[in-house]
Amino acid sequence: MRQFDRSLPMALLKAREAVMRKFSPALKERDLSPQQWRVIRVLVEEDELDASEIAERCALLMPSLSRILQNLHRRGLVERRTASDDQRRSMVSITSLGRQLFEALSPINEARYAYITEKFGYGKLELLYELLDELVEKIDQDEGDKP
Amino acid sequence: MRQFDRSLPMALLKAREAVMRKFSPALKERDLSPQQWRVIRVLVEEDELDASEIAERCALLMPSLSRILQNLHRRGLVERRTASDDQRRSMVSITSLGRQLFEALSPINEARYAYITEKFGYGKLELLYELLDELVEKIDQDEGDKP
DNA sequence: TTTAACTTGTTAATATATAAAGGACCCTGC
DNA sequence: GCAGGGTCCTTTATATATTAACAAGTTAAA
Repeated sequence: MRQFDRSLPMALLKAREAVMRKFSPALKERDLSPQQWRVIRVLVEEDELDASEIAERCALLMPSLSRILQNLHRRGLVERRTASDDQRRSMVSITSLGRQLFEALSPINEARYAYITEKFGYGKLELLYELLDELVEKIDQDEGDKP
Repeated sequence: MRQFDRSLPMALLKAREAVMRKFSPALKERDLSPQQWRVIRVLVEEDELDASEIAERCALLMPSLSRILQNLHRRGLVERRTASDDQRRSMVSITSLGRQLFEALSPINEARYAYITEKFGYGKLELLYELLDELVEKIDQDEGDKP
């Protein structure tokens, strides 16, 4: 039988933990959770996003995101406004303070990636990205009632 | 600059979610969390393990594991005894009820893996495992004070 | 237009993640 | 033999994950 250490979720989880291990302390120094950091990162790349799109891009569920946005807003890191065309929709954007925080952390993050790229190899890293993308694509392809 | 969708933690997280998506409902039907399932799986493979070793193998921190074991013990799925040679150590083993639950879920889990293997390809799956293992190994290799 | 169905976001409740602190036990050096 | 340091586990406190329920806004059909 397949052994536990050949569990795909476990292998992915442990790899993720290894990658995060060195960067998390830098986040913690700024009182940022990994989830909050994900939200800040997407907002730096986009002028404005509604909550649902942030949730999808950051792989967060709406209840979690709801509180994360409240937290970031309280700290002046993001701005919110109600969309003019749909009053249910909440448009979120990053503030200059938020961008400033991102730019303070970005070099550390980039250095971490440079280190990983060097140790692991650029080619393998690209291959890993490709495999992960393809895995998700194939699994989600016809998710009718397959196993 | 590197874009957000090229974030390795995100790619690993989304792949993990895709793999779990179809199996989680079967767990939920039995009132099992993914974490509880991980604990049960390692205990099925080993006669007896202490808490620390379970934590490491399941990628759980001790506080989380502590409550998970309380829960599983309350439900009669695991047994606990104090180690004779070290009274701090708590030895955990699975009960017949726990094994029964594992065996009820195992076929569903195996079918899920068979489906993924078929869709993604056996060779690619093996390659992915190898890359993930090597990534962790390389990152953890000389984690002195590198990025 | 007026109800019915749907969408968006929030709140509630329980379990897990994480860091910090505490209690009980073990072990070594003196 | 005992004092200090270390280990194993638990508890505490706050943030997130997940499901369910809910409020408010929108859309579309009757």
